Amino acid sequence: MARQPTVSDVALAAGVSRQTVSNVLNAPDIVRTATRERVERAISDLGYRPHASARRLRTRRSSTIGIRLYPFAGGISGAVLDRYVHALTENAAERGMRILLYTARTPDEEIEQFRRLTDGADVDAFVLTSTFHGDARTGWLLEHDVPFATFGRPWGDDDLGDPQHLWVDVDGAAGTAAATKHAIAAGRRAIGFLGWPSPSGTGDDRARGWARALRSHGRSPDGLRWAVEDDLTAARAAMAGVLTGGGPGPVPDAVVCASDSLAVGAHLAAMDAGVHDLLVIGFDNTPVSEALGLSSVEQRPEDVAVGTLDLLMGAHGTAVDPSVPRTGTGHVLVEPRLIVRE
Amino acid sequence: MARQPTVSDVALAAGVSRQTVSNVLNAPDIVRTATRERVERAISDLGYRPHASARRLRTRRSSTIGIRLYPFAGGISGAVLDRYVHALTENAAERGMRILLYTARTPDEEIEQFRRLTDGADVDAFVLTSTFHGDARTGWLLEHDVPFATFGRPWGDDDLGDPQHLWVDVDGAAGTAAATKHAIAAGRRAIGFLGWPSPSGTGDDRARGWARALRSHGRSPDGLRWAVEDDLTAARAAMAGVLTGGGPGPVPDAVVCASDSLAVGAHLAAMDAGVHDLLVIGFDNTPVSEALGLSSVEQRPEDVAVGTLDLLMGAHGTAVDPSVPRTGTGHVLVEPRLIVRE
DNA sequence: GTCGCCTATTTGATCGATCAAATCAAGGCG
DNA sequence: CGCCTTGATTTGATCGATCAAATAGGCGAC
Repeated sequence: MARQPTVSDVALAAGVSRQTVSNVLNAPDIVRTATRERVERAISDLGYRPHASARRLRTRRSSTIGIRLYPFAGGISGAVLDRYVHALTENAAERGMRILLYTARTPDEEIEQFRRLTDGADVDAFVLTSTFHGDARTGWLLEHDVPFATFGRPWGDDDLGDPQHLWVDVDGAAGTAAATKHAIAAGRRAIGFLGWPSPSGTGDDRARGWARALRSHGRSPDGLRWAVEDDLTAARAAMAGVLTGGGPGPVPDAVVCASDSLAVGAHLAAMDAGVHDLLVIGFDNTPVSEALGLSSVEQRPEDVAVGTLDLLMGAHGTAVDPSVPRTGTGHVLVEPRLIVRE
Repeated sequence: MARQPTVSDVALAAGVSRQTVSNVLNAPDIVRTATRERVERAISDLGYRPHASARRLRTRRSSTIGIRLYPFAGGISGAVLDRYVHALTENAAERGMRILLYTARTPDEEIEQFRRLTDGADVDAFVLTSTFHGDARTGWLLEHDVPFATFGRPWGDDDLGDPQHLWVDVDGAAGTAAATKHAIAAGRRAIGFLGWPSPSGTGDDRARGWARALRSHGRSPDGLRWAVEDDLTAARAAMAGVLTGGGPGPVPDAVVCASDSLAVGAHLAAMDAGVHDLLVIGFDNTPVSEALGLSSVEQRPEDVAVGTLDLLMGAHGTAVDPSVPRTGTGHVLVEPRLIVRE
């Protein structure tokens, strides 16, 4: 038989109707055991596999999640997203879902992609990975009843509690707090924080964790916080000044950083200055920090991926069904983990 | 109207039949201009978009290409593949194709995925990214008439000329030759090569480029070639011995490497040994070499992606159609580019 | 005038599955 | 015995598009 077998072929072989075959696949519990076993044998004998497009046409569901692939930034931090996408693909497959990629250069272009993919019933839901304040994309998706979840909190506080907006995020403050405590335990006396300029939702959160950890040990964070754009060279230059005592504040013997880019910059600045015992802790645990033997806070992209799917499909769901009322808080906060090196 | 408009709605609005609407979309040249314009107006008035699954069911084509996402290796070299996947997604979108991800832990698991995705008419073709000698996957795909292309030459020579097997690859020898010539031009006298143990298709190819460049300048490669597994620590250890003069050969003042992992290892070994003028050139131009300011051979993943689609769909094709006879040689060899830093 | 030919358009069938409603069989109970 | 309920299975319609074949209309040739 050249043609792939269909439900009808299976039905014929098993001596039942099409619908019963369909039931064996989609609602096995309503089929009598004897019948079900007969159908299952026919399925495996014929090597039958459901035709995904036909099913999608009828059910108006695609079992597919769309995710945007960002242009290669040329930098370091893409690695977290790549791990996330991989974990998402793997876990989605276990639940019978697939991941479809798309690209866009601007938010408007992305909304245009939303249109294309939802109108064609190509995807059931979207995962957004970099949301920002006043993001038009989440508005569009809510308005058109398209399920979605974001990796990253909606930092506009109005949306934070909105149970309609599902989000997963990493508890950045907990991560930097753990890093800071590690530095304290290692006997460091002046523990600084190298972060990004305020306001930055993620960046300020990470700074808070560091400050809180210091205070809870009776220390003051004053004068030990520096901010530069997320760029290796900028970080290197800024830390060069700090380490040679050129700045107003004290000279640190440890630096907790908001990203691995900054950490590598700090590390190189220390090398430049001949300082060999500066404890540098990065964030994201990218290959670069691994290569240089720097400790780093690991975001656990795998756990974030599982959390994302739990939100979209329910903890044990196997489909994205917007009509099922949501249970739980509508968000997941993943505890990061400090990877200690050297 | 809550429901998305269909061809029938458009047909009604434009006063034509369903099929004419379909023709406007798929074969505009056979529709009279006046009619076409009327239909096009109705399409945009109603905001009609074709239902992808319905079309796929009927045409038995999905306009989708499957690509495997590899488990996060924890290393450095994943970056090239990530850039490649991104470029593939972007270029595929321009041709009306989509990229679907899947994962697998073993070749057998991957073949199982081939089955699932082709039987369900989920994908039209596959792109394989890491082929090896005697790969069962290509055999399965050929046997089942599933179109595919590989990023990477089939190193088993029997397949190299087989026009059935489409492949794109980067001319690694040209890349290492360019790196070697750069070192010669920079006045280096003892230019070594740090690569992987033989036999390795890709690795031996890269070594050849280095040796050839040296010989064409009247120099001998003897005693300047070292081989370790693709691992930073192993490279660092190996080069430590070489740089301190502990080895049998001469001490190099430049090292061309088969990968950025090796290059970073060599660079760190030089730092350890207090050697500050060792010229290290990597391969893959990953964020790590960028961060450390090392020169590196860039694989041009974007060009590789374009080449892949050209092979699968024809230079200007917009669909994967196995019935169209193949033109050209069936493979593309991309010339890499040396990125010079510092 | 009408026959054939070409082009533009329409009609009916079909792709492979699921939905909704109908049918059938087996008990339970007054 | 007859009626109702429950559970298992079947039947006919449908999702939205394209394919293949049929039809209508215009034009030139005989």
